[in-house]
Amino acid sequence: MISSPSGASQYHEVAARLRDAIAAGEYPRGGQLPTEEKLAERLGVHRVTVNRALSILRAEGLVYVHRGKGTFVTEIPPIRRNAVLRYSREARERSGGRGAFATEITALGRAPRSDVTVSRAVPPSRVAAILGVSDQDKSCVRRARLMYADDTPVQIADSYIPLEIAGGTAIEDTDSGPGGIISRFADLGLAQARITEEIDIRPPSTDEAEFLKMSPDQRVYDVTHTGWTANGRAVEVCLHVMPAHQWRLEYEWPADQQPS
Amino acid sequence: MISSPSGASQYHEVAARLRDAIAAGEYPRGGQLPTEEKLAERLGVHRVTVNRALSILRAEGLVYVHRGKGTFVTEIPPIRRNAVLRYSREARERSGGRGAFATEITALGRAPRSDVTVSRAVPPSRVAAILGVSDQDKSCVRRARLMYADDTPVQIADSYIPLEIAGGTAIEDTDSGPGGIISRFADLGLAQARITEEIDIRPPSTDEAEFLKMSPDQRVYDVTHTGWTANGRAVEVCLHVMPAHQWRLEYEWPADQQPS
DNA sequence: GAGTGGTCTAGACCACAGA
DNA sequence: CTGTGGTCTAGACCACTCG
Repeated sequence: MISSPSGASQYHEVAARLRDAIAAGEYPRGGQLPTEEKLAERLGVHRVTVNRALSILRAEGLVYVHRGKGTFVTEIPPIRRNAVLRYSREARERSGGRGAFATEITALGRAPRSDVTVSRAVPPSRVAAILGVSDQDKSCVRRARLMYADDTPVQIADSYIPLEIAGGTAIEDTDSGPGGIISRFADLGLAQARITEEIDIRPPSTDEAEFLKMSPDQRVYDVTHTGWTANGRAVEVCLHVMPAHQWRLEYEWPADQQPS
Repeated sequence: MISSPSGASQYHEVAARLRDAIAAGEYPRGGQLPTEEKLAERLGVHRVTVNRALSILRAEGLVYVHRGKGTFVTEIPPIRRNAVLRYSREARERSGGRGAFATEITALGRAPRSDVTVSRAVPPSRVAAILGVSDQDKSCVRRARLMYADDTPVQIADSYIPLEIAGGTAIEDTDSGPGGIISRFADLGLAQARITEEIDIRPPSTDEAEFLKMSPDQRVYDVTHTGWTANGRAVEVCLHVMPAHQWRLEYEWPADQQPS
């Protein structure tokens, strides 16, 4: 590592080199990288420098480490989440009630799985504010979903619905029935007419990192999804948390849509 | 730093502590943190460990460093980009032709500025594929914008329009005229009927990092925006690059929109 | 036990800011 | 010139995997 052409630090240089080598196919997808010791020797730097470079590529989701075994190139292409199709009636019918998530995962040739836990819960204050309910009491039905692709955890999705709406209805059943809970809102005369989503990027919380098997240096998409009735009442807030390197988000809409 | 309750490494522990202290207002927005030496002494760790912890908070955009001066808490709230409103006719009229970006920045009490460079250029191959043009020739008009809020660089936006459409039209003028270039497409009988956006997260390229004043450990939103006519022709692709910690993305759409 | 990666301390040197 | 943060090397120790 004699030259440092771009002026960047050595560990960024090493990271860039390895990134390029992976992109060039020099280390195949799923394949193992040389040990840090070997890389250090080959590049003429200390092992700690290589380790720091690899920690960058790890944070980008380009490689992962099996501790005690070695460092490997990530092989999985990103999951595409089309937010609009997810919630369209046509897609619900086309998918035969399997749900948007199952469609997304199946599209990649992987097997979807999803665990649902329904409870009555205290909503996060941000959610309570949107729904106009108390954030002190168990004022919501919470549908907590943990989602997998081929047994790899890929998403956490927590839906909150005011107890006043969902209490005692089919929304409290684990199996949300044909067409998903969207259809249950329609059954209750509270059809969702408009959807909003807010997207943030942040590091995972400790719990999230554990479930999603992420390092604290990686990032998650934090999507706040809200369903509104035609007269502007928020009836459902869903918080989606997804590893940023695992997903690609897609949106589409008519160009001259009027804000409502 | 005797206790390591969560099992995480010391530098992650230190990062978490400082993150909490900042959230608690112990270090006010815009204020300076103690020196690394002081923090190291106070926490009973080596300065290098504190430095590594701070590099995490830097990557998150929570603090920034003036080299030689010290480390400071970031004071700026995220810029909200509502993708749908941006391109609605109503918003164009309401903003009096100032454009969506100016509206977003003004909403935060900051002063927008934008430099436009128009040229004929070779599009990136991904863009060429969407537009159905050659990626060998200068087959596109490129409108490259560099955008600032109070002289802070906040976005790079490169629009590509097939030369066949834009060549010799008002789209090649630096001043895109009333209603922006969206209105120029309508003038040409190629009104955009549908918009799609794809969102990715990645580290900045060297050039992007330099212009946006980012560290290589930070992340950008990479938004591929495409405008389609009613009969499904892609007439414009715009690549937006924004520091992820500086922006929040918002979308909204009617719940039962038919995919087109 | 040998091999892997993850981390910490220690000491050093550098670049930059400001008096 | 001093004080700030950024990085590198060096050596050490730990946790985990696998034979």
